[in-house]
Amino acid sequence: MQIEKVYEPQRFEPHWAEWWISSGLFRASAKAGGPVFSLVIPPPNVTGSLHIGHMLEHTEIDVTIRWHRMLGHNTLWLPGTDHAGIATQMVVARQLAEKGINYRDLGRDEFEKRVWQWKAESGDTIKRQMIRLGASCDWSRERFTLDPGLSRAVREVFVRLYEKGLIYRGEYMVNWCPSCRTAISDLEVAHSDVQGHLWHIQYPINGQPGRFVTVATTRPETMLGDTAVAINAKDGRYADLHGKTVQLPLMDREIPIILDDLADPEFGTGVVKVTPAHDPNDFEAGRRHNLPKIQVINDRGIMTAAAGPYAGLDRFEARRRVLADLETRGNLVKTEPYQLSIGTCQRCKTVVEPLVSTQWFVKTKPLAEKAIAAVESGQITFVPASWQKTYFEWMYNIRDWCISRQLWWGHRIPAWHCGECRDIIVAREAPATCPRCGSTALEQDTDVLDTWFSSGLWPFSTLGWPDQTEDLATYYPTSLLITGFDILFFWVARMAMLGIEFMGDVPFRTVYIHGLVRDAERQKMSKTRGNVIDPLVVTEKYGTDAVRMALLQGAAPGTDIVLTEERMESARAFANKIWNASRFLFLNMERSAVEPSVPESLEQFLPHAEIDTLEVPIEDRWIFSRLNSTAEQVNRAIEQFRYHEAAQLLWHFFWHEFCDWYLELKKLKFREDSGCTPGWHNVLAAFETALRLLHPAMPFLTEELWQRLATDRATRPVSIALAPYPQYRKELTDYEAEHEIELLQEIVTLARTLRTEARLDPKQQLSGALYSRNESLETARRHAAAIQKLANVKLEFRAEAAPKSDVMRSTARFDLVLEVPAAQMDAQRARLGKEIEQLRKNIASLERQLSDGKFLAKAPAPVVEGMRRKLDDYQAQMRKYD
RNA sequence: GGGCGCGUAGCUCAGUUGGUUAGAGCGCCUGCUUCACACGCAGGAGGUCACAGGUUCGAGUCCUGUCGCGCCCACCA
Repeated sequence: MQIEKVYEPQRFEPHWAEWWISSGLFRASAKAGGPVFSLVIPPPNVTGSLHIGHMLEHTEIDVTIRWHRMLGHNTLWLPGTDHAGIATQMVVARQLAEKGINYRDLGRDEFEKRVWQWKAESGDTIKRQMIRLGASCDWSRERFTLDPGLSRAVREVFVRLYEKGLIYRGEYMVNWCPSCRTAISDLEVAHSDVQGHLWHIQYPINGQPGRFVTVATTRPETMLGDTAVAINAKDGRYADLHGKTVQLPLMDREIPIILDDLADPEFGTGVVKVTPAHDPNDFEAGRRHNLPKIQVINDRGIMTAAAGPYAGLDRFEARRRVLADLETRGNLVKTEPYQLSIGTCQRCKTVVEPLVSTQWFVKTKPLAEKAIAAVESGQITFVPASWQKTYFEWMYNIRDWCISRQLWWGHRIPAWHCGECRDIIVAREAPATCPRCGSTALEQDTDVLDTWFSSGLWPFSTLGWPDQTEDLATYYPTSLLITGFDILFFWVARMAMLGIEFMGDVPFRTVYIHGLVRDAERQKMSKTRGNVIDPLVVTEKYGTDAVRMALLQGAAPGTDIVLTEERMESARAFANKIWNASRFLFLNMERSAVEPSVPESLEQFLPHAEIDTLEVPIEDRWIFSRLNSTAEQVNRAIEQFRYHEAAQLLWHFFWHEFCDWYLELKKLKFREDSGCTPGWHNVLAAFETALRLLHPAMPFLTEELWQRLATDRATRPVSIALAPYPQYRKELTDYEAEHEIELLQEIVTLARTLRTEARLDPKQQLSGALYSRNESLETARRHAAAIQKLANVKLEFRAEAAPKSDVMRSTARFDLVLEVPAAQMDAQRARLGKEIEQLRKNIASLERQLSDGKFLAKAPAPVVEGMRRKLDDYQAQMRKYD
């Protein structure tokens, strides 16, 4: 069997587009703001989990459901067919935008044509992927190529919420993106602080020539739409102005002075301009006072005809002109620098314009109350628990959710407008006639739903709801949701609200929040920053397993994942280490004409006795005991979502126990001249078990090696993924063996240290003696050959006190003396001095504590006991050096 | 304006209920082309755990404050 010296992931690992699917354990997704990695590892013991990804270019596939069912995880991976369809159109729109074309300007037919064209030309990535993987997606259907099942669920939910009065439609102020030309929800507005100005403008008071009120504003262009000026009724300074009017500069319009709490006497001049059509606060004030709304900025951010001479100007250009004109007229009395927060569209970064328009809203309070209760009562728990607070904070302060979008993709709102009587019909299917006037002139609302509306239904809509399907009964509620905190509100909270509302039960029991992946500078990865680590590139370079391992190592709960190429490099080294360990085994098996094969039973084995000695070799007992302990700890770590700990444990076991010691010890027996039977059974059993333990962390490498081991496939699972995950077994714990090997390790390490310190040639064999007056002597004697090989030291074993010597090193159990040339003695002496110094410090510290009455009275017995033992050890060592 | 989190070795980070001498990877130093692996082996240096108080027999860990950094939420002109 030929195995290359260096592990080449490309040869064994499927391409990126598939590996997160086939492994089912990791995904890297491209999101609107730039690629964001998510780490997803369904623990082997999980009874069900839920994971959905929103992606533009790539989509989660329902074949993974099958895969996970096969694994027996009951893990549920939901298909993103809806979003695949939507994504296709978004991709095209984005490509158009890059060429400076707004998709709307093409007209609907032309846009649709382009979408189809792109699908054909681009090789139809999404569709191809989905078809290959057996996903169901009807591409000929509807304008938006949506999954029909999902659309049905969306309509059902919409209608039911509407009938309950939880969906309403009305004219309100919404966040409007002039570039996307749609309303967006509060959550989709990103706020950022910018350095702006506060402009003070004088409005002349009618009937009192020469008198003015001064208003302050950060957005002077909106003054063109002012329909009032507000003062606070309690503000004594302006008592004489009640009932008066002012003349709006530039527009020469008479507008009233109103009394409203909108004006804060403490702020600025205490007078505030009121623009009901362009500011949320002013909008409310306008309602209170029945003020007209004059829209001076349109849906594209261009000044309307109502803006008089400024009509047709871009809103920012209009601001400059307005200011210049005010300046000329002497109305601009003061300009001061001012820090303000502006809202931008999360998707396109355009400054959001508050506009009045008619939109659909979800009344969220009643839904949120139940979702809060579910977390308070512990039906849903967060890991780490601290996220609960963030969740509550948002839920308690939740505001109604604007769900309509004036986009061309998404689920269309199931509402029809009657052309005759203007009635609105909300229905599951398109009505033939208007129920009120009987007209057939019905037209469906052109708005589509916020994508998060349908996303919020996924835990049950993808399982066939509203039908009572078997899937629904089996998988709802799921046990675990794994996601990033960046979509806690967008998605997690909404799934909770809608799931409880429509299913009467929570959609998931546990929400595991992992960190976002950051680059070496702790920056969130984003395309604009240019710091994106492209999964395609790095998996090509280091291998999927290495990238995955690197992520695992950084996946401490509650912290972000810092992903660096250095870490991936070292993970690649680890993969190679395992590869080479197996290579070593295979080469030796070949030499001794052993067929590679895993032991007959994967779980019910114990280390076997060798035929010639009828004994189980001590190193076999030891490695099984260590493996067992590692399995126990890894299982516990995974259970508690402490993946970084699991990675650390696996790494240490494989590299520093299995390779550094176990294989080195076995090597002695593999040598042709050793005269030993290598005892392949135990070696292979240990290696095979260790591979299974490592499999969730490095699926491809372990699968590849496992397949090479499992030659008798008839009696094996077809994949290592289907083999049982190693569990703790009491009978494998062997303290005796662990103590014995520890002693061996201690002697070897000490001898190596002495050698290096004396600056001796590693190839030169040293001689020396081991002194001990306890059972360690016999134990060590049994390993004389191993010690000689591993430390290149030939020892004598003496049951007597060691002679005083500068080249002696002592432990509590034994003393080691090596024969060192006189020339190297100085280094040894200096070294010994340092060690004695450290020992003295430790003894002093322990003695101080152990003589402290308060400590002895209050500290728990095991702690005191441990310190006493340690002190005894130190003192015993010290006596030898004195 | 509210809320959350972080500051531990040169770098990136662990450190589960407070308990002996604070760990890992990378980097660094020394020596090794040892027949699985130089993506390797052996050994080593390096930390007053941001700062100041407090609680405690005992604090990286708990409390208070200060400084520095980050994130989320928020309709104040």
